[in-house]
Amino acid sequence: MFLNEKEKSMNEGMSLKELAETIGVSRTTVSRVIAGHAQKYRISKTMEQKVRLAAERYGLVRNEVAHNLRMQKTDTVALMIPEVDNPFFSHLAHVVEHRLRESGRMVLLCSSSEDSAIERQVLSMIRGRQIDGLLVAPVGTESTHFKALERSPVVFVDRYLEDLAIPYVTTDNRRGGFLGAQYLIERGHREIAIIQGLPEAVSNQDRVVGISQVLSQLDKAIEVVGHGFTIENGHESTLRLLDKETRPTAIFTLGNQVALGAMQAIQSRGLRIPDDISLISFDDQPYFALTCPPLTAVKQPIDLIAESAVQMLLARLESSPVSSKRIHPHIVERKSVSQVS
Amino acid sequence: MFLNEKEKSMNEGMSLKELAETIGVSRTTVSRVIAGHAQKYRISKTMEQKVRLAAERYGLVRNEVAHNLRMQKTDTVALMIPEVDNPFFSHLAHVVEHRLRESGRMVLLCSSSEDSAIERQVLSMIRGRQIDGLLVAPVGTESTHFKALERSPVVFVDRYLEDLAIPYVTTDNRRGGFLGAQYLIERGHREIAIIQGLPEAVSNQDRVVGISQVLSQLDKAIEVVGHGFTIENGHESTLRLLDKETRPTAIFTLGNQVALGAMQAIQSRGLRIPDDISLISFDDQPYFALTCPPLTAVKQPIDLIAESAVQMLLARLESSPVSSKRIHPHIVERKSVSQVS
DNA sequence: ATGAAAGCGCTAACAC
DNA sequence: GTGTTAGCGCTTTCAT
Repeated sequence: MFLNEKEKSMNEGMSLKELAETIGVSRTTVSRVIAGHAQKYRISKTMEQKVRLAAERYGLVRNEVAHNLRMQKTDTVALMIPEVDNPFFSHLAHVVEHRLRESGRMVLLCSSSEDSAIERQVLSMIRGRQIDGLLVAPVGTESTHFKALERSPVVFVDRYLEDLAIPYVTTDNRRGGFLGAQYLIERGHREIAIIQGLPEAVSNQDRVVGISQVLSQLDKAIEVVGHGFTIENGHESTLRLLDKETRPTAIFTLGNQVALGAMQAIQSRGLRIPDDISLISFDDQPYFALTCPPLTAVKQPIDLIAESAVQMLLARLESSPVSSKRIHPHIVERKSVSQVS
Repeated sequence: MFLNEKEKSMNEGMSLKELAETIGVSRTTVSRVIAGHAQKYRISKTMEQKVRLAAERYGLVRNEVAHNLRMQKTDTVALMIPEVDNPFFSHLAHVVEHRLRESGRMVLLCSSSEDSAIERQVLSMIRGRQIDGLLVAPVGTESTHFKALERSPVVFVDRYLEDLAIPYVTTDNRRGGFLGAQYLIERGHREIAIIQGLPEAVSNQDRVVGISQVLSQLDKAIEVVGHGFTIENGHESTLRLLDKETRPTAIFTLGNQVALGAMQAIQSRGLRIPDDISLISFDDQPYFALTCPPLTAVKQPIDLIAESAVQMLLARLESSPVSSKRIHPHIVERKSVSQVS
């Protein structure tokens, strides 16, 4: 597009090659001036001006594809996340896009839809595109299709695969799980149900592990139900929990969307939070402050995670060494958990 | 990355060129087989099998950049939206990414940050990248920098510039504004304040126009305040409204984030919705059902908008004619608006 | 049925 | 200081 119209005639964009021909100078010279290598190649001030003026006047637009082919790089980074429309990931994408644009790069948005097969498919789609780097929240725990990327500029974000030599930045999910469970225990809850996100996601697994560390002290078996970081899962799993003969006194949802579904379900049964049942969720979101009641949550510092991930990727692009990071979450206390006597 | 490592030795990806050399066949033949042109060029079954097997065995990965340069297309579409982390746009991005991937294309994610200067800058970044098409929600009403794209595969989504021959798909914002205002009027409200999003966004302007059509029947001057589709704007504008000597009986926010800020502000003043003040918002979101109280809103059919936009873009990519669409919004009634006697 | 060669638009090593 | 030329990896016309 843009340059390929037959009617490109007038005002719009001229390639470097065309510009060179138009002003009767070699492509080389134009290329050098445009690339800012005028000094380096001792282009005369006169020539430099001439080229710059013409570039301005004719609206020079370098063909980046040709540039990329020649340079063996694309100034493009792929961001692969499970679902763009989960506030956690959309915020992540937001920060990533901003930071990468600041560094002159663009972002190829890829969604795996929490599906390992799609993840592999997308991975193969981007391989040939010569992207400079990859930020990815891997779907599952299967590492084979990432194995080949160990020496490439790849950074795992939010989720990771520990058996690979690929750096990652993530919430300290175990700690988050621990904090949440502890919070409930301290308030007297003993019948606690966990509605997890995707069982195969490492982030989810770590949260469960953290929770177990606390709850295993009780003699109760820990009840973990659900499947998926979705509203639907939150809704259905909650209904199922509420229909049991002995209802839990508290539910711990492991994702922001799950919490939403859980609230819907609880309300639909005419129960009140926290009087009838308490609710705490992993992954705080702004609107948690406005729900009925405001939701207590384990907050992940998304900005920090995103910024770190980008920094790490930029470092890897310069072959600087980086080390993985686990960022501490903390509890944002609101009004959805009651004291049990 | 991927192919450029010095240690590419073993398992990973071979270019078409390398594969050809490896099995002692011309690049031409490999290219033909891979592109699925074996029939067309009467490649023998034997040869075709040989190439396919080798491709499988050595993990052929075509260099898409070279391919793109040669083919003058990139199977890439840019999506330019104001902010990725506004649920409206993240959902839009979600749908767009899915549909375009189904069509074998990838999405370059661009954010304008509601800033016309950034929009122009990003536009120039993508020009040279030879993208096949562009989906964009333009920031303002200034059309000059889009003028040159009139003959290109561009589709405006959510927002548009009517003076350009570029098709668009958007909510019928006037109607949405009309419906919302009417809803308030019918419930007896006369002191209505509008907290708008970005004044320069067409979507916002249309909403205000629709509202005016209703409110101008009253002899009141319409009060429109605020600036920006943000939580902050909602918060601050609301505080300002609440501090006036005569408080409005209802607030109509023109964006989902604005509504969030408004609720925060109202709660922080110890007022209750809808007893002390009513609230209705443009752009319904799932969590509106769970706030305290559940929020009545003008719902935009985002899926439909996104799908239509993609369809239109795909049509334009095949030079099929398309015509702009305004999709009807409707009110989702919940509990945030009271009856005034 | 297959391959040689040209060319997409760019950069850079190597002339001059 | 500037230009010539080769080549990035691919597709395709033209030759055989």
